[in-house]
Amino acid sequence: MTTPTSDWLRLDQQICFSLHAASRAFNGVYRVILKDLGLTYPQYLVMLVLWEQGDLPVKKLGEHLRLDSGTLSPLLKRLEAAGLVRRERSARDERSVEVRLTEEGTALRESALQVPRRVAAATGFDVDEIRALRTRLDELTTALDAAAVDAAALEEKA
Amino acid sequence: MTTPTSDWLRLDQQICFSLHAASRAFNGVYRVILKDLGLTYPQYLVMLVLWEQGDLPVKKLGEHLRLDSGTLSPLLKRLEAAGLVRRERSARDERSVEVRLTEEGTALRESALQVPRRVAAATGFDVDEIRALRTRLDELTTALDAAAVDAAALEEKA
DNA sequence: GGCAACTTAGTTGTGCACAACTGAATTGTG
DNA sequence: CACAATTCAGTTGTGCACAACTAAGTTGCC
Repeated sequence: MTTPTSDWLRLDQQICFSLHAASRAFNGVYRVILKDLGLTYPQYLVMLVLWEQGDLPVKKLGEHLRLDSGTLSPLLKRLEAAGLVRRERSARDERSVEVRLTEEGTALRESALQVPRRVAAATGFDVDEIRALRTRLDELTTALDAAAVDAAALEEKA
Repeated sequence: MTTPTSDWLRLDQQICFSLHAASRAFNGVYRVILKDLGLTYPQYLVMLVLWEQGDLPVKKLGEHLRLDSGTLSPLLKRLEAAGLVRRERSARDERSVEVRLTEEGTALRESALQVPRRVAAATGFDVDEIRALRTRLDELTTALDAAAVDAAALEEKA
């Protein structure tokens, strides 16, 4: 009763497509909910980290979000232009740029407090279902990252 | 024992972040696996649909993938430049453009047959786990799409 | 002290996602 | 037939993701 090889390419059997579609659907919901805050979804993620961790160098921010400077630099510029953060060269290490919340950026947290509830409502899932799914996805990400690194290491040798 | 409101903004509690990270991790794995085929991941999805459904107008392609012409037009141009598809104005309806596989595009399917197995291996999940997760994600997407549409309808009235 | 190796942000270029728009073709209705 | 509404593909502009690279600063080792 194994699946024929020819069916392996069926779109509706590809986990990646479900994930891709779900990710984009989330993006759509956030786009609507975050419009009031004047944030895009990745910008919101950056603000979440800053609200939780306080001021951080770009490097640390990138580690929390798994994003590199190529993505963060322009994004942070836009947040700075919006008056939500300042970027200041660290005095101790001139290579490093410290991202600091402005008063306005700190204040925005109050408006953001309602966002998770509204998003959770949009999913129609209850708290336990969300937690279970989250755990599953995190396992998946760990496995995929490890596999990508292995593959990259294989390339290297070739 | 309810979660304090202040914790709702914790990054590690946000389902969206797990999903976003998982989606990007998948993208990384596909980038490596698909490099041999000369395809990006979204291009691969388009080819999957064409292999499964045969020639299709851009509109139908977009319905299968939930993508609009703004995304598909340039992507299809690149596939055409790579010699994998042709685009031809429909004779019956001159508004419509038929996307047809070339010989080369059809032939590429053989090389693609091994892709799902390699990806599945990278996840470390077995077939049942993948199926369960996929089902869950599809439910999520349906709920999120419905919520986004509702929100858009609310905007409309304001 | 001097210099190679490394670290950190930033830039450039490619590709995807999507909103808003354009222009051409078709359809529906009077 | 005429013409308004709709459909379809494509373009433009904005933003994100990421690879590859650059430039500046720091660290380690002699």
